[in-house]
Amino acid sequence: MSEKLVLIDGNSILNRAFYGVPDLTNSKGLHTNAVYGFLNILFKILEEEKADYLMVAFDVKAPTFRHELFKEYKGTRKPMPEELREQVPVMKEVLHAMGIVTIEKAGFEADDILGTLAKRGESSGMEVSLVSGDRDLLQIATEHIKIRIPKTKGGRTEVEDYYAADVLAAYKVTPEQFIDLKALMGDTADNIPGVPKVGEKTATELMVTYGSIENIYAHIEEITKKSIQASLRENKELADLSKVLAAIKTDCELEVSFENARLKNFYTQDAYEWFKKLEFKAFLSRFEEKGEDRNQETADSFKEITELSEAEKVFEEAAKAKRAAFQVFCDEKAQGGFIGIALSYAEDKTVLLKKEGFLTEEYLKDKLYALSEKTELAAFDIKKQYAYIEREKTDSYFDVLIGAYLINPLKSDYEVEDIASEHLNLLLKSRQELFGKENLQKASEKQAEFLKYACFHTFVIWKASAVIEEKLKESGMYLLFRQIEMPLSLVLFDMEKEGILVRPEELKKYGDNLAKKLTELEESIYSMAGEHFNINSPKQLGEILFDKLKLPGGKKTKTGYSTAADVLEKLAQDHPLAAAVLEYRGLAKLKSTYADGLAAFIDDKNRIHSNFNQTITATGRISSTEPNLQNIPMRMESGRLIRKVFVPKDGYLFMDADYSQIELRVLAHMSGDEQLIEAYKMEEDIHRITASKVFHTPFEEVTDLQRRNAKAVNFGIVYGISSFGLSQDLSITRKEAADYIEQYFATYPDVKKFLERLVSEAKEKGYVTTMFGRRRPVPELSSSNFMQRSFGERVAMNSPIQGTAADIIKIAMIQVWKRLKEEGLKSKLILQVHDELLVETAPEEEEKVRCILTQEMQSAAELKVKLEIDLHTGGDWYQAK
DNA sequence: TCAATCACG
DNA sequence: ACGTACGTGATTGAT
Repeated sequence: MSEKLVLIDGNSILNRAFYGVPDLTNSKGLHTNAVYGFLNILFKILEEEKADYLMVAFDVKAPTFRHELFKEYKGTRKPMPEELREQVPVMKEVLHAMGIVTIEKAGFEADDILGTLAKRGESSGMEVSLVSGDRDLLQIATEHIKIRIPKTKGGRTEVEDYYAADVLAAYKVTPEQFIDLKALMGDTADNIPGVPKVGEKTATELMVTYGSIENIYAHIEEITKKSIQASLRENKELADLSKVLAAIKTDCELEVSFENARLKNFYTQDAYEWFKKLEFKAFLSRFEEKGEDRNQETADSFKEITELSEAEKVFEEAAKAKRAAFQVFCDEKAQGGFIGIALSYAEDKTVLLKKEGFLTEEYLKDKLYALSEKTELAAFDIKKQYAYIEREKTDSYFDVLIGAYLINPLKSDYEVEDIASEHLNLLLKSRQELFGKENLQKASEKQAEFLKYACFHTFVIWKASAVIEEKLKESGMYLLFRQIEMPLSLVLFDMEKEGILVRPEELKKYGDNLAKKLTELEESIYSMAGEHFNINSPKQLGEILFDKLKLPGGKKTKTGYSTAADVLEKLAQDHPLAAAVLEYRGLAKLKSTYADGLAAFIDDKNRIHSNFNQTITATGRISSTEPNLQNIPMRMESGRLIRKVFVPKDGYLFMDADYSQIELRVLAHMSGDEQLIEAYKMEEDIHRITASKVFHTPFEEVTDLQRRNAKAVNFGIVYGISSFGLSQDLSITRKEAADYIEQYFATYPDVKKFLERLVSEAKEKGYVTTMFGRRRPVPELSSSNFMQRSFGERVAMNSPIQGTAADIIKIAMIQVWKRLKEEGLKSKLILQVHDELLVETAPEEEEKVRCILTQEMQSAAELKVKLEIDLHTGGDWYQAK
């Protein structure tokens, strides 16, 4: 039997749905009626047709070839009402969440895309159903292409179907002739001109008699009605043009593979989340049923183990499996919160072992540890599981969270449920849905539900590990995963466990001092303002500054006045209030985020244990939270003093090493620009060299201003240069900024070529890669929105550079950590700040650690330029920088 | 929960 | 003509 392709005219169906379904809004005030109606139609169609492939085409707001031919051409109808417009992007998101392919292409209307795909489908032997609200598409109908026109009436959806024969029956013309018919009549909606005085009746009559516009003109003398004959004669050119405009293109150049559009299970977690957000209750329950059905068979094999003998058997079997997945369930807050362990090691072998009777906590942990020595283990977020397993053999572990992150680093909050839907097409109920806000202990008491929950999670980890492994290999990221990310997870675990020592009394003093200054400042601000108000409220502050005091430079943000630092700095010259507020802000920030903020994280040993997250950033960097130790003040002396409270443990010292301009060096290497490489070989101040070259000034005569400008350009290049951004940064005109950039590119021509290559490759492939194969998708590049697209271009330029630098320091971390361990040193790597490593160093190991840091950081990657580091030691973090 | 602000690389 | 530099996280006030 031939396969079936279903094509949907997105805009037209959404439009129909909007006018056919009464106004609906969710509790947030978002209009949802069009999306709702669209989905109703979609589900109905999919129930009727056993579609193998499904695609939805949308119009792009851009001129098409029709506009070029005919400047009055209006294209897609009247302007959309706002209530509909806001639903278009939502619709696309929902479709994407369901894994349904959408297509849009500048220069073509959805009609042309649909026409092209329909013909392609037909010629590859498929049955095609084309769903649209627009009768123009009838011209595409054949024996194998069915045009389906849905109508929503009072909540019910009915569909009119047209094969070629049905078009003939209904309109007395063939689909091909339908084009001529439309051209003769004109089309007010699309502003396609018709021949004056020829209406539907006359046009049909003419077409039935003569068969085509060309033939009508060939027999024009035969036309009896004088006025019509005259009009036809006068408007021959118009008629020809109209025919071209009315004809749907069926040969657009589209890079579309039907295979990508193969209809999968669209009951995904993402779609489920969207339906929840949109409050489509009816669809939700339908999802739940489908999800349950699909998963029931798997769920039937889940088993809770309570007998010791059974447990022994399970661990034995698991040890023989090629890979076993495990998950330790532990109540997050309570200390004795250990609940149990789930294991999954085959399609029908997933078990839960709860702490109960003979299965004591110690027994289960021992067995798990023993298991980890024998077989490969898969886990979700392995950093949180290292406490339970053998840590010498990270090589044989597989973290599906890290894998999923590498495959899609744009998503920062991965859960097991997301992995299930994304990689296994499996819909899982989240913990929140199953147990609400109950803690895990309480949840575990609901035996059947908890068994299902725990086992599904673990089963997904087991099953997904193979899928993700394959995807990592396909995408060339397997080595990155194995050699960098997995080993790094243990390094981060260790850093978190180690923590960093602080001096609480000093922190307290620092905070109290800030509090005193803040109180003073507050008083002076109130007196200058003439009233009391909340200085921390940008809204209230804006009103005081711009409404009450009538200072210049109002309006900027969506919600009102901007009171950001750059605005206040300008005002500070005119009014002391602005200066005082700036100072207040600085101090308040230090107090709330650092003095008070950090104090809340100090443990009983006076150490702070930050979380180093490996699966957050889009570029491959690590992030630090609770607290963030990667943004401790540095640039301003007043804030920098905070670093004095971070100290090494008794008798130890801090050794801090940071890469010198790692990103610029990475740029030099990746671009292969001889000039830039040469500049680095000189081992002189790189910004000064750049200034000298760019401004054609002898090296010794470069002024501070020139150097500063050159430095800003260097930064700009790494960020994905734009004249506007640079002009903003340097407070110069856009023209001047553009000149600098041009000069820069003239100096380093291969840098320019490299950046252009990054953008064009990203456009072609949809992603960019680092030196070590890490990918970042850049979906913004195919956006029809200028701003989004420009952003995509900057991302394409920046990510390979930032990402490669991130890869390099990760390699260095692994090596440094390894050597400290293997050489039996007491010194510990405790912090990473993007291009900087901090080691709590034993005094007798100072020289060894210095050696290790220097060697490992410099040799982490073999670049065409040297990787230099700056290294400092000290009795606290302030001194060691 | 979001927007504005500001700390870091 | 469009309106921005790249990557993060915490705090605050307003909704």
